[in-house]
Amino acid sequence: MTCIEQFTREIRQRGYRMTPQRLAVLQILHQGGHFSPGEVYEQARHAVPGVTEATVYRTLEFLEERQMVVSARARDGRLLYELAGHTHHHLLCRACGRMVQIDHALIDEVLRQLEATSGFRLDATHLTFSGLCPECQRKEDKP
Amino acid sequence: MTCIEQFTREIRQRGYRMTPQRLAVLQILHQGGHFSPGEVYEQARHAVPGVTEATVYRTLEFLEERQMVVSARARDGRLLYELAGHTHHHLLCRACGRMVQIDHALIDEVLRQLEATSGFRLDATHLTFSGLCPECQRKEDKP
DNA sequence: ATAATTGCAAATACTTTGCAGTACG
DNA sequence: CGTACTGCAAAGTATTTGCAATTAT
Repeated sequence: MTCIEQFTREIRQRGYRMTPQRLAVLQILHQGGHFSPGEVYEQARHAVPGVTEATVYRTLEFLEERQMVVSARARDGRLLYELAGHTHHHLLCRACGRMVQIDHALIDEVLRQLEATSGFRLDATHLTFSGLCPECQRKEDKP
Repeated sequence: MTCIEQFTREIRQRGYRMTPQRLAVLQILHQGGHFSPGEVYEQARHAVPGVTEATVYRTLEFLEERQMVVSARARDGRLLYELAGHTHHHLLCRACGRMVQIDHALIDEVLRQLEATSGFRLDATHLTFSGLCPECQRKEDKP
């Protein structure tokens, strides 16, 4: 059973409906990566002519409430969505925008320590640290 | 010399002007804590009648470009500003909004490791991890 | 059939911009 | 006095909402 079929089954089991709009949004997110509502809309309008921004916003919200997608706020204010269930962390270069994945063993160890000392239960399935990548450091140091 | 006098001097030395509007914004941020542009505006309008949102936005941007304030994007999308030069990290409870400071020795160690393995130079003067505080965990576990 | 879901259109909130007048140094 | 800066008003962008029509089950 494909990933999308599983989502369909899960949505129906919970008493909701699988619509072309929801399917399209799930397929878009299933490509992998992060998408803002605007980006999802841009793609969705090709798959489902006539779909509106309002529907995309409502669909993403719906899917997030049911834990099928997660969102994170980007530095520029955009809310980025991706399929849930996949813990990973990034480094983001603030100059060129390059993103690299980082080993999450390193992070997870610290998160566990933080949880132990604070009593908090942390979300942190998707952290982003911003900085300057090696290349942009060179450009900035010798302008 | 007070902190505010130092800012005044620095601004003038760089060829800019210290205006009542800039002074008010600096004094507001000097209270400590984080403020969104809207919050800064609400306070500034009492200190400087007639000040506009546009001026507040421009002032915060101006001060950030000159490294006198730093901003961070909150989970809800608001851009929060504070005076620069003060490294610290928070845990934020996503249910009740409580914020607690955390020991940054723990974080800084990981940041150094990340920088070493990635070659990035990280900003990270102000990280926020979100999660559930102990109290809200109890409420959520037994509803 | 019927309740969930969507499209439409308007409202809201936030942020940015051009320009003419003001005031800091 | 000259230019940096501000106020005003308007535009731009992102997101949300009410409601009637549609559609998945």
